Amino acid sequence: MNAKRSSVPVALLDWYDAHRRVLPWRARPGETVDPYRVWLSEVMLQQTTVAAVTPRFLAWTARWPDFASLAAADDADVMAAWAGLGYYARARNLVKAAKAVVAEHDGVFPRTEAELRTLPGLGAYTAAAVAAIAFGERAVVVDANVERVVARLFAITTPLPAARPAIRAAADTITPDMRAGDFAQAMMDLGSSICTTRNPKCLLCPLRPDCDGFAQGEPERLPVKAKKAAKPQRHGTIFWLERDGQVLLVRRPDTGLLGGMRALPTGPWTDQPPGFEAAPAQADWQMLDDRVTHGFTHFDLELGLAVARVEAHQPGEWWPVETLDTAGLPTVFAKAAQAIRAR
DNA sequence: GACTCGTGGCT
DNA sequence: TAGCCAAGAGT
Repeated sequence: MNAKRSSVPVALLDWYDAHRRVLPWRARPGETVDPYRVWLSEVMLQQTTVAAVTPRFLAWTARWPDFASLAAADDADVMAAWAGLGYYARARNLVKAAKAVVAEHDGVFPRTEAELRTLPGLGAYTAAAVAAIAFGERAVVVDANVERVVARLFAITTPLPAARPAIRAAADTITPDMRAGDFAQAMMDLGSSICTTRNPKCLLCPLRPDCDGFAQGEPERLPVKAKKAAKPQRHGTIFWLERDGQVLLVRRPDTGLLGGMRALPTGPWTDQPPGFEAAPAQADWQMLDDRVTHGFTHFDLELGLAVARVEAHQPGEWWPVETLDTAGLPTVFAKAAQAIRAR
């Protein structure tokens, strides 16, 4: 235990200095860290890959480069800019947090983990990561990478999520007082490139001399995870109402699935087959033979596509079909729109 | 602790 | 292919 405390940070930081990734939100050695960019990147990276985040981060920071501009942004613009990234509460909370920084912190991002933790969208991980990376505070940063590295390093065999307290305690023992931000990023770089979920590259790992999981064999079996429940199948109908080259869009409620997002009208998503009961208007609806499928985190969805044209005006937001790709639709609706337009 | 909440990439 | 997984947070 104490052997790891002294050897792991040194070995890991040496490895990081030689192999650290260059990322748009990451300050190079000697550069000044921008807390706004660190925070934004950490939120975007929640459950989201570096490849998916990179172009979004660049576009976002070009449009809203700081807390003040984001706090003053139009909500619909923000949600449209987030479309396709998923977990849309993140976008809603980004605006809430930016407004809170401007209104309650004089525009200055708080620098302690405890203060950061009070802002919307900053949970245990993100508050610790921002405190460490942006402000150099010593904080125990535990994400899925760190969980995996630590579970192997200490050969923790308790299944997740029950193992979380033990993993955090172990991570605490190897977190250094200095360079805590680099240490956190090094752990994540190691987890993404060396200590991977499958086929870890132990022969290249700077922590192999300290790794109990390697010493005991089969480190790839760690961490142990509880099995997940099967996803149910749900069904529904998407309504494509067209008038003079424009299609009717709605705005979904702020809470719940795809909350606050612009969308095509849809009925409830249940175990019932597609039907016209929830149509947004009286019209000569035709059900297409095509079906659109989409997987969410906790259920799979198969949608019928109901289409109709109207002449009379209907209340709602009408969007030109030709520019529908700029409407900021979540992926499931973008899929449906493409299927309909392909016909 | 158990759910909800997206998406795309990988094997 | 079908499942697994990723820089998690909120309730």
